[in-house]
Amino acid sequence: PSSIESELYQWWTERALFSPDSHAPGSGQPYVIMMPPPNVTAVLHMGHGLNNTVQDVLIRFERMRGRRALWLPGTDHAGIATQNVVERELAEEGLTRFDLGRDAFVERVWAHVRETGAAILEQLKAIGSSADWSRTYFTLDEGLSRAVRETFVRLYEEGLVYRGHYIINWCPRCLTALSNEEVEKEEVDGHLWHLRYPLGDGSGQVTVATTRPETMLGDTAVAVHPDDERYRGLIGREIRLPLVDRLIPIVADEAVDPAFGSGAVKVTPAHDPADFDIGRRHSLPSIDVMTPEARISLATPDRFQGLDRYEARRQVVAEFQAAGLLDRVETHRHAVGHCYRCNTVIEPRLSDQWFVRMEPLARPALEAYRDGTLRFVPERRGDDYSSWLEGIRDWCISRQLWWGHRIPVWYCDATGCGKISVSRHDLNACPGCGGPVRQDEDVLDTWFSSWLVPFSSLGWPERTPDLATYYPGHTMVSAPEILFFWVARMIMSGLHFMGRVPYTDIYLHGTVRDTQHRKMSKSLGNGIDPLEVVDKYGADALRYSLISGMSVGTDVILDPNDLEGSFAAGRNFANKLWNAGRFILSNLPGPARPLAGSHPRVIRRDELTLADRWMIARCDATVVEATEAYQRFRLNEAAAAIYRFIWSDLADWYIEQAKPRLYGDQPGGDVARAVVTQTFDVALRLLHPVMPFITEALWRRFPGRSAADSISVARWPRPDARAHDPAAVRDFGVVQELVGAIRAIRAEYGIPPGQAVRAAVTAESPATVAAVEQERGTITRLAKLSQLTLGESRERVGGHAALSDGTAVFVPLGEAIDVGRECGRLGSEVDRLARLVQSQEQKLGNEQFVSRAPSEVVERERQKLTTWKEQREVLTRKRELLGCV
RNA sequence: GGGCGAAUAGCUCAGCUGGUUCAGAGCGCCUGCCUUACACGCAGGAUGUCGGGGGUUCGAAUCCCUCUUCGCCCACCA
Repeated sequence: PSSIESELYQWWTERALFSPDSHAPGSGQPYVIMMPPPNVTAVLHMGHGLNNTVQDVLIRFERMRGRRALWLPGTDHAGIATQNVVERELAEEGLTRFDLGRDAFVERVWAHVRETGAAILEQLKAIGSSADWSRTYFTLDEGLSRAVRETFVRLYEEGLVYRGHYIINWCPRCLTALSNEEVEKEEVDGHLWHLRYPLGDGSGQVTVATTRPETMLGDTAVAVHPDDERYRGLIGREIRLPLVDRLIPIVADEAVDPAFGSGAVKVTPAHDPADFDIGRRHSLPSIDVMTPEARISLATPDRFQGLDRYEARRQVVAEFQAAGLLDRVETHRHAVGHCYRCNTVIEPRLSDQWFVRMEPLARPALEAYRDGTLRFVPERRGDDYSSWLEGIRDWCISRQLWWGHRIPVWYCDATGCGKISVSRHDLNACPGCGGPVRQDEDVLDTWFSSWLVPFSSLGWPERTPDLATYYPGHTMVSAPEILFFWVARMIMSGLHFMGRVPYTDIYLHGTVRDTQHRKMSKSLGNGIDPLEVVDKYGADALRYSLISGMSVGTDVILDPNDLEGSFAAGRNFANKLWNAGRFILSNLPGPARPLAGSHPRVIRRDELTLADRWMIARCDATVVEATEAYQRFRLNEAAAAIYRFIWSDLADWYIEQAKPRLYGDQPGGDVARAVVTQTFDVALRLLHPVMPFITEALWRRFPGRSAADSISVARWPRPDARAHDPAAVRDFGVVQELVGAIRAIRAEYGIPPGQAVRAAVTAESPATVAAVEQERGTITRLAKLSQLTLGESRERVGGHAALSDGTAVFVPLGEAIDVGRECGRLGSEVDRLARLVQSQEQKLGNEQFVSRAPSEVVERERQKLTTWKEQREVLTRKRELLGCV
C-alpha cells in the first residue's frame, strides 16, 4: 500500500478531482458535507479516522453518482484547548501568559499554530480523505471572524445577546467560564455533611445538609419550605452562622424539598445556582468567598484565607466537629461537574458574562425536526435533539481567555456617559460622547464560531457564489458527543441567519472503543494510531475494517493490543483484490487491443455460458444491493455485499471456472475476458468509496484507460434489466452445491487432492440436468473428477450426498471406502431427514397453520416436505444397496 | 432520579417488515493442500439452551412484559 497510496493521493490532488469546480458547471446537483473541523493542534486518532472515513465514503459515492460533491474542510482554533497547549509550553520555560502579556501571548499562539500547521489535515489526507482542500478555512480567518462579529452584533440588536450577572460554570484551572455543555457530569461517591446551625438567640438549632461545607463561609440565609410544619415557627428568625459569626435569616422558599435531609437548606447565593435564585427571591446578599483559582478569599475569617477549597472543606468540617456542631456525615453519591478540557472540578461562580437567549432560536430548530425536515440516523437520536432543545438554557458565550474572537463590545469610561457599544468594526472612541473606550477583555466561546461554519465557510456575510451554490448542504456526519455543542447549534444559526437548515440528514455514528468498551483516549493509553495502521496495512485496510465493523448507531470496538486481529480483514481483502486484479490483467490482451468489441453488452446472449450469465446477474444484484445500502447509510452492508461479490462470486467461482477459457487462446476466451473485465470494473467502482487507493490503482491499469482517467470521477454503475437472470442464479447455484458436495465427500474419505474420482448425478429437474451438462467441464475440474455421468450408478460402494433441490450425488469409491463409515454417515443423514419430515408433517397437519398462514408460505412448506421425503427415500435405498444393517 | 441502547460461535458483530440467507460473516481454532493470481491463500470442518423467566401467535433470535448484566445521555434534592 505505501508504494501506491501517497503517489495516487498526489495525483488526485494535482488533478483537483476533489473540487466540485473541476466538474463541468451545472453538471449535477450539489452535494455538500461540512467536515467537523478538527482542533488546529489535534493529532489524528481513531475517532477522526472513523468520522472522516464515513464522510469520505459518502462524498465519493455521491461524486461518482454525478453530484457536484463538496466536502468542505477546516480547522478550529479551539480556544481553551489551544491556549492550554501553549500555556504548558510556557510553563516549561517557567513562564505564565501573564508574564508575556496579552498581545505577546496571542502572537505566541499564532506562531505555534503556524508552526505545527494543522498537521492533522495532512494526516486526514493519509487516510484518503477527498476533501476540497482549496477551500480549507480556519475559524480565526478574517472572513470567519467577520461572520462572528456580524452574528454577535445582529443577535445583540435583536435582543438575543445580553450581558448578565449570574452563576456560571467556572473552571478554576482554565480560569474561565464554561457553557453548560462544556461541563461533564461525573457520578462520584462523596459525602453529605449535616451541620448544626444555632439560632441567633441561642434557643435551639437547625440542621442543614451540604456536599460542599466550605461554601458555608458565604451563607446568607437558611431556607425551609413554607408548608413544613417543623420549621413554621422559625421562619423570619435568625441563625448565628458558626465560624464567621454572622446573623442570617431563615426564609421560606418553595424550592426547598422538605423530604431531603433535614428539610432545611443553607443558602449560598454566590456559589450555587439554586441558592442564587433563592437569594434573588428574598433579596439576600451574595458573598463571594472564593478567588478565581478556587481558594478562599478575603471576605472570610483570616484563618481560612488562601486555603484551597478542599483544604477549607476539611478545616470547616473539623471546626464544626470541634464545636460539637457536626451532626453526622453520610456517604452520598452525586454528580459533580468537571471541565471538559482539563477535568478539573467545576466551581459555580457568580460573575458578569455574555449570554445568548436560546429559546427563540430553538423554536424553529425544533419545528424543523417535528415537520420532518431533519432526519436523524439512527432515528432515536432525534429524541436527544428535541429534548435538549425543549429544555434549552441560555448559552454563556464569554470566555476569560486570550485566544479567540474578542468580544466586539466597547465600554466608555467617561463619567456621565458609560455607554456600551456593540460594533461590527473596532472602535477608538465612544460613539456617544467621543471619549476613550476600552474593548471587553473576553473572547467568545469557540463554538460561537463553529456554529456558523455551514455558511461562514462559504463567505457569509458576503453574498458569494459559493454561498449561493453550496448552502444549504445535505449530510452532517458526526459523533453523538457533539450533537449539542455543534450540530444542533448549526441548525439554529442556519435557520436564524440563512432561513434554512444547513443540512437535512444527520448521521451520528458510534464511538471507537477498546475491548473493555472504554473510549480510546491518550490518558488511558488504549488508543490506536491510525497512521500506524496505514503504515502497516494501508489506508484501504484501515478504512475497510472501520466501515465493515460499524453498523448504524453502534460503537466500533477495536483491540489496541491486537492490531493484526483488528485490521486483518481489511488487509486480507485488499490483498485478495490486488491479486485478483493482477490475474485478470495478466490474462487480458495488451492495451493495444481495447476490449470495446467484446463488451458483454454487444456479445450475443447465446455466446454466454451458464457461469457467465450467473456472474452478470450476480454483479447486477450487487450493484442494487450496494447502492441501496450506501444510500441508507448502511455502509457496512454495502462493504459486505461487495466483499461477498468479489471474494466468493468473482474470485472463488467465476475466475476459477473461467480459467481454462482465460489461459492462452482458448475458445470462448474473449467472452470470459469480457465478462470478467466488465464485472471486475463494476466491482472496483462499487468498492471505490471504501477502498479508494487500491481500486484506483487497479482500475487505471485496465486497457482502454487514458492517462487522465480516474475512478474517483467514473460513473456509478447502474442496474441493468438485461442482467436479470433468476434461472442462471438458480442453476449455477446447483452447480456450486454439486461441486461442494463432491469436495465434501472427498475430504470425508481422505481422497488425496491429486486423485481424480468419478461421480454420478441423479437429477429429476430438467433444468438441473441441463445445468450439469453445460457446466460439465467446470464441475469436472473443480471437483477433480475423472468422469461425470448423469443417471444412477450400478455401483454400490461410495459416498452419497443430496442437494437441496433433491438431486442425488454418488461418488463410487470402490474398495477405497469404509462401508461401515458410509453406512453410519447415511444413517445419521436419514435420521436428520426423518426428523425434518416429521416436524414438517406436524406443521402441515396443523389446521391452524394451513388455514391462517399465507398460501404461498404453506405451499413453500409443502415443497420442502416433498424434497426431504424424496431425499430420505434415495438415501434409504442407498443404505439397502450397501447392505447396511 | 428520568430517558435510551446493547446482550447471538472463543473474539468483534450481521440478522431491517415474525415464515427461503434462519441460526450467519470476519477473525481465531481443527484437518488436508506451496493446485503458477493470492499461504494476507485454497478446500473441508467443529463450535450456539440467540442473557434468564413469562406472554402474544398456527409459527418468535425477531413482537410484548419482567428480571439480570453492561454502556450511554439528560437532571440545580442541597
